[in-house]
Amino acid sequence: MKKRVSSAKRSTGVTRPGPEPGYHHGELQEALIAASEAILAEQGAEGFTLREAARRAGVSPAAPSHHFGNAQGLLTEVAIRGYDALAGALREAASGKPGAREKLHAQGLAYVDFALRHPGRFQMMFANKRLVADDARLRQASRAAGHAFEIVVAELVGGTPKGAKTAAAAAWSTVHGFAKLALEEKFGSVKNEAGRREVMMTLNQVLNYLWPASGPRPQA
Amino acid sequence: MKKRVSSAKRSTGVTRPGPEPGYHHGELQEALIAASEAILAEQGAEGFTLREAARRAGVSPAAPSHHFGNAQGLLTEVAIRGYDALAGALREAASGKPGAREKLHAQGLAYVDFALRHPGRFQMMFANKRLVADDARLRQASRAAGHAFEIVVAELVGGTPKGAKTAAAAAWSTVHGFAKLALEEKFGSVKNEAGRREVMMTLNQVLNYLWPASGPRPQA
DNA sequence: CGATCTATCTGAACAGTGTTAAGATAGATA
DNA sequence: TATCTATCTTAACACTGTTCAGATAGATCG
Repeated sequence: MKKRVSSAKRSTGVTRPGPEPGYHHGELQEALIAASEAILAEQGAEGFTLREAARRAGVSPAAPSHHFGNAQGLLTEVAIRGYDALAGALREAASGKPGAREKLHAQGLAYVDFALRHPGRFQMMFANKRLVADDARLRQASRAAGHAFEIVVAELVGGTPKGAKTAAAAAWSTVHGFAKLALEEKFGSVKNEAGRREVMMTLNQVLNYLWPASGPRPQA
Repeated sequence: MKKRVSSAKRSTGVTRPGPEPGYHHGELQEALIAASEAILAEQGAEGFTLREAARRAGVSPAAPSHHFGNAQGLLTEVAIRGYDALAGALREAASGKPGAREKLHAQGLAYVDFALRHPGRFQMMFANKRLVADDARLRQASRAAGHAFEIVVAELVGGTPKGAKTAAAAAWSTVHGFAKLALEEKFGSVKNEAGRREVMMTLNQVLNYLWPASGPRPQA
């Protein structure tokens, strides 16, 4: 009696045109993660809903629970991948630069560039209340991203590990705060490419001010 | 036929024990704002709901719309007051300190202290998507808070206005990023007073690193 | 003083949300 | 071939924000 046409609408998902076989989806986890990232890219962090993700993956609203427990579980997986991507971008930015200061500058630019290009994902990565905050893999992924700054900064300050911790906290705080404020349009519009370019130039000045080419910064 | 006992339950609100007269509430705006701030203080930004605010004010869920349009309107008013409080805290922190560097340090500490003591309100102030982002009063209140840094920093860098803008952006970014990361527990727990104190000491080191007592910072 | 006017609030409804429980389905296993 | 088990659906629940017609009460005016 039940129509059971639901398998038909499964072909209208956002899932990439891969296998996507029979009834048992087979790749539902990946499909849900991909759908979630698509929503975050299109609508931002506030636009995400679990039902919409399920809709795009072509399954019922209850399906995700079996794989991720709840919405937090799914978003945690998305956040982990986000941290991995961010850490990769930071490593890549630093590699190839000659000195420690150049590495730090490149990392700072890469950090904010990541945030401005993937605002929804970035906001979600730092929305602890929407994630399983004590998830071990999430914590490690986050730590790895933060650690990218420590590595570069340790080279900059030739001091104790404690000094490196402080300097890394300073660097992370500055670029993170700049990214957050920029996303809230405190430095002008970042909706178009021109606005983003201007904001990135402001960031460049900030970095030059806080970590000048050499010696002291112009100061009273 | 309608019972009309609803006026009875109005006495069970969170509203301060002031007049709170007859049927027409008379101070519903203030009651809703106070209720919203209470929710933010107890449950954080994610815990706020318009219905709960109405519940605490002792009115129906539809009542707020008449005064604030929608939830964004109410939250915008809350955010404006938050910015005013923040700007006041920043001004007060700077006043009384002798030099520009001391003023900046005090402001930075006050900024993060505000964020850690009122996390829900702070998060909401910077959640543009939940506010009427282009509200004139909100924008001005936000600008005023950011301007507090410019005033102090202009005294620090004896240069052009453009240099002051850059230095203010740097200071704001650093303390804002530190506050955000601290609230997401990236520097350890901030749930109890001891954790917050430790985090504030880390902030102090960061400020000392970025704006050292005099001259250059220890650097390769 | 009494009638009308107007701002304020209620009641009820709507579409949408996350989550849960019970049952159907299909691939894997014995 | 029969059973087992992971996976997914259906249906329901308690919420949410918002809208609209109507009730209410304080203010205004004849």
